[in-house]
Amino acid sequence: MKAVPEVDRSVSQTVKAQLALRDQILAGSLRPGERISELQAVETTGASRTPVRMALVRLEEEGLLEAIPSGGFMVKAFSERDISDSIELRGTLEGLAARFAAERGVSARELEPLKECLAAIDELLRQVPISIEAFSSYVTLNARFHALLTELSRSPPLIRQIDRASALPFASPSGFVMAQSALPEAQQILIIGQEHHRVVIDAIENREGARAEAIMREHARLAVRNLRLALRNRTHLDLLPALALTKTATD
Amino acid sequence: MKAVPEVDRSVSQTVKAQLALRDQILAGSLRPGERISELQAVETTGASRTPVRMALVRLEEEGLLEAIPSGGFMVKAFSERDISDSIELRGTLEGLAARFAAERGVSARELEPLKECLAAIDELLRQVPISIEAFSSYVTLNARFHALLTELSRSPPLIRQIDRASALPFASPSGFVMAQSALPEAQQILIIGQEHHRVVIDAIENREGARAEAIMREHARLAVRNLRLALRNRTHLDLLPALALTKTATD
DNA sequence: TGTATTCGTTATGTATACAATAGCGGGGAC
DNA sequence: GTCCCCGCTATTGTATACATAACGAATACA
Repeated sequence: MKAVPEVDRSVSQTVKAQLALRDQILAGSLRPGERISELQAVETTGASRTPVRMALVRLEEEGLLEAIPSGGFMVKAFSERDISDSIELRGTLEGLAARFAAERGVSARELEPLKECLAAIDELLRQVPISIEAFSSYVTLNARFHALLTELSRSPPLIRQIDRASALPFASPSGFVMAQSALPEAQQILIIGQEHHRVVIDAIENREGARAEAIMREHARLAVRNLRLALRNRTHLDLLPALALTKTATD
Repeated sequence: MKAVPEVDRSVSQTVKAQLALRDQILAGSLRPGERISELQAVETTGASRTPVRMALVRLEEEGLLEAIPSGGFMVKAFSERDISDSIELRGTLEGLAARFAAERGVSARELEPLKECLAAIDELLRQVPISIEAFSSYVTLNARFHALLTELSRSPPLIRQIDRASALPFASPSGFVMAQSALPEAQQILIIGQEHHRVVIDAIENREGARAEAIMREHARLAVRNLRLALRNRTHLDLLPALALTKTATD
């Protein structure tokens, strides 16, 4: 780094490169199927080749990249079924987390942040129709709710696995909720989702593991229906460029 | 590589280092909690520092290593609950795979290899009591059965996730079956396991998704009971050195 | 004109040199 | 005698140079 001496030393070059590349993929400036040039990545991230390569390996393990047999990496492409499977997969994992939380018991104090999330989302949903900005807040709050719920399982292996499953952006139900936010059905879907959130908290409080698990899986099925709906109405799908999906990805 | 000119060029140094390090961890020559010295890894693997570091990153993402905040990696340590959670987690994932297989339908031809596995295991179980060598074959066959079953889901994201969940050696039910192979209950457990295998094939054939899923989860719960049993009777636990677990790992 | 072979360029895989930081030990002072 | 500070050493993080393999283009031959 002689051309750009002012390097941010507070975060490692590897992490910096990883975040930068992930942003590029998620923002869509790197298209699915496209080969990633290390040299180009070096230029755009500002890190040197070694940390860039480390970041590429991490992103491959994360599932965003795919190794090319002859060498190098390409942005992974996903079929519609890959995405719906990922959503259902995540829901199944979250169902297990909810069951663990219910069976192992959580204190009222631990449920407090969940309920705050719930209330904040309720507040947002009072708007009719919901503005785009509110939808954006919803996505953040919803992600927070799911992360908190996952934590309640107190199971590091499970939390780890859910984190991995959530790395794929479309695995998150709210992603597609946002993608179709202008659809009239959207708000109704969000309200149903809130109902699910309420039920899962109640089930965990009452230590009903099976019910807690069932509702999270139902929640995921709602997200899958949501996805199908969004894909039928191609509108607003371009809000999430990374989701540009290929029909023939893995079939 | 001037000191050791005869390098095996058929496989990349990175992969070679990754396999070598994983073997060392699984064989127990690197103990849980122990810091991994890059320099030492360079000596034992024969690769240079760059591929070794790549391998370390991969193994961290795989879950066998843990990053140390101040730098470097250490072998991850697991608590008893971590292990039982991992088994249940894997069972849940395999349950989903079985359900997908049942719902999406598989041809009789695709079920053939599964049935062959089943028959081969039946053959082994006819021995009373089972020899250690037969147990070893059982572990291989059982792993094959589970891998084939996973494939039937035809869901790349799910298969990928199950592979990740299986990377931790103890997440595999058969690992602990073997660990306690000398226990009188062991053979009975294997026989029950076979019954599960039979039921899941039947459920998939008849396209009963819910039943297929339920039996795989039941199968995992059997493995958890199996684990508990093995841990009570500390005998033969040293057959799997990598399983040396720490009570305070993640609590 | 089409195909095959060869050469050149480019990009990846590997090795090593350099830099920076964290941990540890010794020495000094209170 | 104990505690703190300074310096050294060892190990990690980063950068770059080198080797090798793959892709493409151009030319020659059929």
